Amino acid sequence: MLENTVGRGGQRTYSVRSLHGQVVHTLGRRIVSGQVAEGAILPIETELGTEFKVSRTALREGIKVLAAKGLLSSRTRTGTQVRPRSDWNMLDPDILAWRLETGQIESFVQDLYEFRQAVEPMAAALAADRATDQEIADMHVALDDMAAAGGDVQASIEPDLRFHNLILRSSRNELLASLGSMIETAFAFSFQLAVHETKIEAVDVHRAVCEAISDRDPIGAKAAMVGLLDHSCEWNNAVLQQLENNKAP
Amino acid sequence: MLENTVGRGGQRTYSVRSLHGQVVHTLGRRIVSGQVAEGAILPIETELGTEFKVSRTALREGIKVLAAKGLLSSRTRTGTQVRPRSDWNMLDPDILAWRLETGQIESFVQDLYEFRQAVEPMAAALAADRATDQEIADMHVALDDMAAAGGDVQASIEPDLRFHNLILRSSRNELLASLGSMIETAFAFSFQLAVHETKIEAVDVHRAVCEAISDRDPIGAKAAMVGLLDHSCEWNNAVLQQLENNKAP
DNA sequence: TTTTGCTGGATTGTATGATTAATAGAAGTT
DNA sequence: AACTTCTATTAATCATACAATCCAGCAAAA
Repeated sequence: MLENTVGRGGQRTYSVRSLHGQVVHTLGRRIVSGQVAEGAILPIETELGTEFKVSRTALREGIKVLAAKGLLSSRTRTGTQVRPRSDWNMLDPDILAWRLETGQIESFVQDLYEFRQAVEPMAAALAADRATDQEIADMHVALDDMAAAGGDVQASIEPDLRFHNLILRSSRNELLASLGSMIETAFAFSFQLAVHETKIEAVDVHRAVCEAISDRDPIGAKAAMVGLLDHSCEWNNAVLQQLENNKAP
Repeated sequence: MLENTVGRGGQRTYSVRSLHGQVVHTLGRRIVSGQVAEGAILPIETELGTEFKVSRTALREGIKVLAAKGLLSSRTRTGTQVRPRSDWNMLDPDILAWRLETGQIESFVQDLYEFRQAVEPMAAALAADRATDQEIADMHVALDDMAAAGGDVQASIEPDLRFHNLILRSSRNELLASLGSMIETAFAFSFQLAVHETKIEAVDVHRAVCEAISDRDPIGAKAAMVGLLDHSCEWNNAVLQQLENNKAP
């Protein structure tokens, strides 16, 4: 297993090489996984510092990062407290990744698909209006790369991700474009499944979206994207089910 | 003007009272506003520290917070650099607020409405399936409070925001629920407009959504929410236009 | 000329200890 | 019961020192 599987180079906002980065990573995972409960008060800084074997300086920098993501809040005399889950910025790329690494996969993946089902069809519709010719050409390239990957699911993931990111960016909406990291997390999940089956029809579903955007047809692009996500979700669930069955007996 | 207008108590992830919090605020605004360009290298820490009149420790904590939001990245020898805009986490509550405070309002508000148009109808549909009776009751209360506010637009904003937040949370999707802070920013914008006109039909549009959810009708709830947002967007644009006209002559 | 290797210096990263400021909670007062 | 005062605890801040990194520029080698 590689050192850095999740996200496969997906941009973290911290470096695991630095000490305070390690604090962010391990403490963040503990909180997101529920190992440290909401509302819990962390040990005082000196104590936590010795546990992590870092100075107070490095520890505090890590705590400030987690506070920036809504996970913690510090107050004099009271100490540092885990904020209620409803305050967490669930759309933060790091938190998404930690949830995937530690959380209950099923409910998280469901949340993820519902969200994508809300957001990507809109992005596709906007892209049909606003994508540049270059971007549309890039989409076709991504599609060709997917097709070229053929049966190799692992190889097809990269161009697949590239395709979805292109659509988000082509929407010319910076809020939608920021969701690229979320899509990446979703694909990291698929990557973890490590399935090697072919899914020939997947390319066709993608091509439908691409054609609608090429035709500058927002309605069609939106509908095609809904279909794509439905298809992808069903396939994911089927794989999960199969893994479940293999585990059971 | 109040000290703390934007978001009206909207939860920041940092405290402006602390020194490092001030660093986050002013430096964050500088970056988001473009006053410090993408790719620019900040002055070295000691220098920045003297400018902000804080120690290196406090400065670094601020920098780490901004790095956590995707705005900065630090490397030894190279210095601290403003990351490309495409890496910013545009859905971060603080960045949203800073954009509203400093940015080109029109394009930002357009982005915001497009995003809400993608996300809130889905949330309404899910809420129609999943909201508890208590939550539906709370929606009715929020609606009544809106109606009670009558012509006073400023007074109607709070229950309005409460209504939208209720729907997001009732969707039982933590990713959608996290968008509450985004909606809050959108309402902070309306609040800034400081208009005192009545908008009687607004309550009716909201009631349509509420009724559909009460009837456990996802399709209807979705459609009603689309209508609500269209209406709200049009009204906002009309107000903006009017302000523009008042400014011109 | 190109490549490789080395070294100095600039910048962030980390550590430590001391000091300050805020405040929760206890104790006392009205 | 409400209000004030005190005190101990904790985060917040500062100043300083040292370590690790890594770029640039130069030098040696091919």
